[in-house]
Amino acid sequence: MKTTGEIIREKREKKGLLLRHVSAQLDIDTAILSKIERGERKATREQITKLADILELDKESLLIQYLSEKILYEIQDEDLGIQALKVAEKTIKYGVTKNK
Amino acid sequence: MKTTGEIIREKREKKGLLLRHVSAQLDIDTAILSKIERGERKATREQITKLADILELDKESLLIQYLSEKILYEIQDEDLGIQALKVAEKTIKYGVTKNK
DNA sequence: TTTACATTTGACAATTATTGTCAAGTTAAT
DNA sequence: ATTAACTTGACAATAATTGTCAAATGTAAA
Repeated sequence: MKTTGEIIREKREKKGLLLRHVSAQLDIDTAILSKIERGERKATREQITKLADILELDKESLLIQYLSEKILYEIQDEDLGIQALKVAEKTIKYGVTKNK
Repeated sequence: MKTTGEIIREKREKKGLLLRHVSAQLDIDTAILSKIERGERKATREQITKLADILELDKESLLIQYLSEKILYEIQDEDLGIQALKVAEKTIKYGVTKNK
């Protein structure tokens, strides 16, 4: 499966846009967008939705990919990561969030 | 399923330990431990393993619960959270982490 | 080949989030 | 009423994230 960065870079290039075009719209330096595309930095959630707009990418799929990477980042090099994921899934399916 | 905080509080009380006893061993103020137990603050990973030692709790289960709460925190009030979880799970099962 | 432009890199600054202290406020049992 | 345990909230310290900038590197056309 393609990473968020790969999805963004591929679509940007397909549209013939330069880093400076897109980063200007995001109001950040080209350096950051470069890093985001190469997976060296994470985007913010806001940047992801803006990118979906700018590049005409499906917002939901992009967000799902982005969020899944955030999750994986949390459990990187945790032996118990998979088990934690399963518990999280059960919890969310069961009763959503616990309210006082 | 019990939250990390509930597990900790219940076991601490079962052992007859006061907040100040345990928080001293963790080298933090009682206020923080109080908040951790009530779910108002997240513990650090290190605090979790220390708490497992101090309270003689199973380290793995406590960590799994703790990590799953961190994951759920990341996707709280995200409509696409469940889907992101599933993608994360597939990814982790597939090839672990991507190496250049 | 050098000029021109796009991208990358890395040091560092700004900003934001997390983790902590402290002191005053509750609660509950005498 | 006193005392001890716990809670609360304002704020300080620390750490992580997000950003800028300038120099370095790649790339291709003239």
